[in-house]
Amino acid sequence: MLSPTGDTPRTPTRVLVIDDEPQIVRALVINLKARHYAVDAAHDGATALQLAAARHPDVIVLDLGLPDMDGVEVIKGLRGWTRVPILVLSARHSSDEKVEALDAGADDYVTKPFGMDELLARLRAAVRRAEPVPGGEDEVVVETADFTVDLAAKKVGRNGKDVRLTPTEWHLLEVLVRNTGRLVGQKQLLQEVWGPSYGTETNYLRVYMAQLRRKLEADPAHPRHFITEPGMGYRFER
Amino acid sequence: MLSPTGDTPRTPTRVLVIDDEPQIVRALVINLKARHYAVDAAHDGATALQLAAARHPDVIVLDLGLPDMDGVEVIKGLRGWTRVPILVLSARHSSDEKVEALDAGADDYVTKPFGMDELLARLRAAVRRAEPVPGGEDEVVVETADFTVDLAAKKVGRNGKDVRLTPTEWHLLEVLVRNTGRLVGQKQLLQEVWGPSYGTETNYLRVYMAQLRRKLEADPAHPRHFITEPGMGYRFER
DNA sequence: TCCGACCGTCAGGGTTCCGTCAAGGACGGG
DNA sequence: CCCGTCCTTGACGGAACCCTGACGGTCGGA
Repeated sequence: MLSPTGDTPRTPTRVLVIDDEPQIVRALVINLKARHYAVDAAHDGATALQLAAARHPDVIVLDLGLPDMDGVEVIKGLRGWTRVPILVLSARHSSDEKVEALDAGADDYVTKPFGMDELLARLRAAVRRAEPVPGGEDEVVVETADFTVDLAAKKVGRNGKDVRLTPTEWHLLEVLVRNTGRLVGQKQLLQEVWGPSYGTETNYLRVYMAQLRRKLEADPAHPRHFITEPGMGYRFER
Repeated sequence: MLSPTGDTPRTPTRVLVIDDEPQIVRALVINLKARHYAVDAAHDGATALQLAAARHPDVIVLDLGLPDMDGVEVIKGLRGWTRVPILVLSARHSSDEKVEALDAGADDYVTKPFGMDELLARLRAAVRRAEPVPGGEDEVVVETADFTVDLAAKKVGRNGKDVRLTPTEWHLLEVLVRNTGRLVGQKQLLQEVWGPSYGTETNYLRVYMAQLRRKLEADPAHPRHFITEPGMGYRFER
């Protein structure tokens, strides 16, 4: 079928594991890394939200029983700004708990103790769903007169050579390119790239927009593709 | 893969239930209809595939134990042409079965006997995931003989070229266009653009209406689209 | 005809916003 | 432990934008 585990992935799928029980985390991390996932782990809700914003995982495994905050609150906190798949783990078998978590925005609910094979299969299903349509309407490669952006491979080319971008530069570029032609407000840009707690630090945008332009624009002083709309935000045009 | 045929925004979610046990089907149909889903039912795999193609459901509930064909084959048959969410029902608790079904393309796996509340919650989750992004490609474009306004992209075009608007100009235009054909009072205009504490500063309106007309009207001295209603307010006509 | 109310136009000044540069700190690899 | 990369932060000049006041024009009523 479609890349279950074994094949060589372009970029490894990033998983964020949130659980306060060390042995569960260890088991998950070992199994995930063996299958070439990139794994981050957090043992409380606050760290989890922070890590999610910082690392932008492709899927999240969340234990509802956290020491610092209610698991449902973590779900809501994430859903406020991202649609990343969330797979909930819980010792509670109660139907109400499941309904609450799912309606808060979770994608799946697995009760402990769980079979590792099943969990991994559900994880694959969640990731697969979130993938862009392979041959479909979504354009994966965007070309301009000056450079090329491959959203799937996370690569940028210019004059036949690869351009090296830092993680933050790439995130910023990705958000802009995914909204080609549309104006993206500075607040939205900040929240999507730096996390939901940002919104006024427009100097970040100024610095990183300058770096993108320096690396990609033919004439960085007179940008043709990364256009500033004063007081509102930025717009990518190809 | 939503709304394959042209339909109106508020259509009920269409569910296709595939199960050979009449009592299960009945229970599902009753519960779903009570929640305003539109339900189709099939008792075997062949009928199911046919119905899925004919009715384009928004979500499918599939029992793996069918009389005529293996449930996994049904999943593969569906996945050959659609990404519609598939929620699998099964009496088998075996981990292998789950993994096989999920890797074949199922979105979720519920073992019988199941709680109706949980099933409905998982169904909601599956449907929600498939929804297009909320702020997405609405393509709200208003055209006049002289210019074009794209509300979603915050873009204004004239003679094929983009017109640059300042934040205040854009905001004013937005309010007027959202009330196309209707008179918008000066007080309302001031409050929506400048904030609730404004209401008498009509000179602001005069200045910014003039700028909009200069940028968008073919003959700013004799406006055709931004019409003044003396003593009352302004009106946008396309 | 005079007058007042209302609107359109223009230009200057204060303020906000943006691009640029550089320095300092956090982090990870050698 | 050092070094390179990346992110953050502050400062500053210049550009863009918003507010403001003044003037002239039109229209209707006294």
